[in-house]
Parts: sequence; structure tokens; C-alpha cells
Amino acid sequence: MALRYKSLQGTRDILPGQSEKWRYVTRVALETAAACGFGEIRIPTIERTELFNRSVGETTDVVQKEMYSFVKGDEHISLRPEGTAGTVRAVIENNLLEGPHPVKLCYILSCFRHDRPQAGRYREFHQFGIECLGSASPTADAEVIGVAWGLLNRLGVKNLCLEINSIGCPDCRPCYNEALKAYYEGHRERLCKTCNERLEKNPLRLLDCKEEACRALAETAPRITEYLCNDCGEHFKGLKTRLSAMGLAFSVNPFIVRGLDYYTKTVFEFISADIGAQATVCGGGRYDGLVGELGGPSTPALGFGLGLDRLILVMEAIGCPFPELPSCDLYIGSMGEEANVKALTLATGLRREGLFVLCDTESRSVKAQMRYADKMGAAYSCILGTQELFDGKARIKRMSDGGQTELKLDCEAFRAYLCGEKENPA
RNA sequence: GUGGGUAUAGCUCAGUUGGUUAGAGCGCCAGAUUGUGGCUCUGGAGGUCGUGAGUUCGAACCUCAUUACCCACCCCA
Repeated sequence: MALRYKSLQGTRDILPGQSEKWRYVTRVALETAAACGFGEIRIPTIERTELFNRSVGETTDVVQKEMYSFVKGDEHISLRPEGTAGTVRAVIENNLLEGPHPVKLCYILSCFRHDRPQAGRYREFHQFGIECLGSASPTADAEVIGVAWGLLNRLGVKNLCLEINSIGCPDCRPCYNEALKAYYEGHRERLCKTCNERLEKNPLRLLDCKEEACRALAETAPRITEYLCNDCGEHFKGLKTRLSAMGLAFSVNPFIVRGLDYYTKTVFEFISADIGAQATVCGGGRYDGLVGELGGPSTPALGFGLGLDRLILVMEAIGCPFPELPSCDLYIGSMGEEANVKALTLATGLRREGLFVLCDTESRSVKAQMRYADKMGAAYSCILGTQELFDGKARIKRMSDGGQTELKLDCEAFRAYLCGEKENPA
């Protein structure tokens, strides 16, 4: 069959069977955040393009080649490529910083980036994120990382590596950049083509190049941890102390730099070995300059984005348990018009009592109806015909062993029987 | 944006050196004497072999192009 319409490249449908996993993961995420005081915020999918240029960074790949942007009237608009920019905009616009500090928010949203899709990378992808604004303390950093850690633990994801780094602040990073440039200048001919270009604009990026030669050079490059100013150094030390005290295993990876321009001081990633090359399940860090940059009061802040698509891939890869699907309590089959109406009214009454009840809509044979009940996984079934209507009684059948019980043909009798059986399964 | 791989039924896949009406398993629908599922048996529906050209007497198979998917680069969640 030639399909007339297909979903766009890099987008996908999440069907029943899969969607329950998403509901479970998002519920646990919001609960975990709520327990640390993060309230849910819902923000628009579209914002002014300028907002992302400003926050994510004019020179980043995300802004330069991955944003879905369009012009409507005289407005330049983009689908959000991440959640932090819109959240910070909302915080400023709604004066949340006038309230108690820190301001703690979380969200579940989809983001859009025009990348080439591959394993764990989609053009529309989903994030759970949290943002904590108004605290400069390493305690805030530890708490934010702790939320991601707590969520992963509750979901049974125990095999991610937490890697942290500090990329300094406007006081100390320029010195480090200079040191990096000086180091690499002497090795230009050994660097790959893109790294030669990166050397001018953003030397930090040379550190996470995957080319063999570049990696070798990165090994002996100056370490940012040795160039941090006193404030950044103390902050990083404070974070490590707190993570250890919380029992979070981490490693310092001096090669973690992030692709968004707004990060300062702490950056971190949770990395999986089970889902292919796109291994970062959660990434985040501090962005002390962003609120001011977007026109708000100068405010230290940090947050993370956690990729739900990748998280669920990891959970499936390592066999994490998901809650069982609700199962059908009763299938009510019927023969003939009158019985069909009776089956529907009985089902309606039982559903009102919270039971999961199916009934026939196709007027199929009894055999076909029973097959259907079996395929739907009904725990009990019953067939209504003229005899049952005449007697005011019907036999209900336990599908697991075929045992039958006669019941009065009314909602209360069925409810009492089914609930009794649920409490004391045979 | 750059590479590599793949494309046959709803799903997973066969399809011999190019040779008649293109196959299996699973799934779906139905039947196996009266109104009862699972196991078994039988039957049915469902494919212009991703799309478009070309080579050939003849193409699912060979060539080219194109699209989509998968994987990797890049980037990041």
C-alpha cells in the first residue's frame, strides 16, 4: 500500500503499549521534582527567534543550523530547541524573582532541532527539565543534580555515569582560553580541519573532538580546573564535597564542555553506554549570566534537560520494570438487539464503579466474541441472550480456568462478585 | 550538511546463475452441526516487490537516479 502521508523525518508516533511507559516516566519525574520543591511550569512551544539567539548563542550549531524558524507577519518565530530560554523568559516576564528565592521550576516539553536523525536523536524530542534560579550556592548545584539522580534511581536506572566539570566564569575562562590557544597554536598541523576553525571562535570545543589526533592533544592540554578563579574553584570544591556527602558517585571529566553558550561554572552529564553514540541522557549546568542577559535582574541559576526519548531507550535496553497495564475485568457478550442494549447498560453501570469492562459492538458470533474477550485479556466473561433476559440471571465465566458462576442480572450483583474475586483471587 | 547499510503482505523475513499466476511463519477475519476463548485442523482477505527511468525476448533479482529508514560523523537531549 502506497502511503499517502507519512510522519515527518525524525518524528514519530507513540502508540498504546508505549505511551503508558511515557506516562509512568513523566509522572515519576514530576513527583521527584515536586518533592524537592520544583513546581511545574508550562510554556509556549514557540518564542521569538531572538530569545534563542540571545540565550543559546548566535554561534552555536543549535541556533545556526538546527532551529525551525519562520516569519509570520513581521515576527521572527522559532520552535523551541530547548527549554531553558523560554522558562527564564517566563520567570522574568511574570516577576517570579520578586517572590521567595530560589525560584524552582520543572517542565515536560518537546523540543525541535533539524538534525540528521539517528539512534537516540529525533527532530522532535522530549525533555524533562528543572531550573533553579536565585542561588549561587553549590548546595543548589548538588540539589539539582540530586533530582536527576533521584529520578534515575526511582526508575531503576543504575548504570549511568555522572560526569562533572567546571568551565569557569567570565573572570577566569578568558585566561584559560588564552592558555588553550597558546597550547594548540604549536600543534595546528596535527589538528583536524574543524578544530582548526574552532580554535579561533571557541577553543573549549577542541577538548571534546572525537578525532584520534585531537584527542591525543587534548590529553596533554591545559586543564581548566587549574585555571579556575578562587570563586569558581571554591564553588567546584563545594559541589564535590556535597555530591560525595549525598552518596552520588561521579567523576570529574575536564573534557565536558557544553554546546550552549550560557553555561558557567558547573556543567554535568549523565551518560549511558547502552544506547549508541547519542549517549548523553541528561545534561545541564549553571548559567549565572543568562537572566541578566535576557533583561532580568542579575541572578545566578542552573538547571538540566533530561532526554525522555533516550531515558526510555536506556530503560528498555537494560530491562527496567514498567508498571503493568490495566487489564480488562469483564467482557459482556450479547446475542440480539435487546441483549446488546442490556450488555451496554450493565457495562456502563460497572464502569461507573471503576471496573474495566468491554462489550460487543460488532454483533459477531458468540465464538468470535469469546475469542475477542480472550485476546483482550478479560479476566471474566459473560454472554447475554434471550434466556438470560427472561431468567434475569446470567453465568459469569472465569477465563483462567473456565469456572462459571450464576449471578443475578444486575449491576450490583456483578460488582459485588467481581470485587470479591479481585480481593480473594482463586 | 557528509559518509556507510537497508528497502518484498499488518509484523519478522525467504525468494535458487534474471524465466510462467511472488512464498513462509506470526497476526487479522471466518468455519470445524444448536449459545462460549486458549490447543489443533481448514479456508479467506491482504503485495503494481519503496518510487522513477534504463539494460533485456523477459527484472523482486542487473545499472542509474530518487525518497525513506537504520547506523556513524557533526551536534546534543
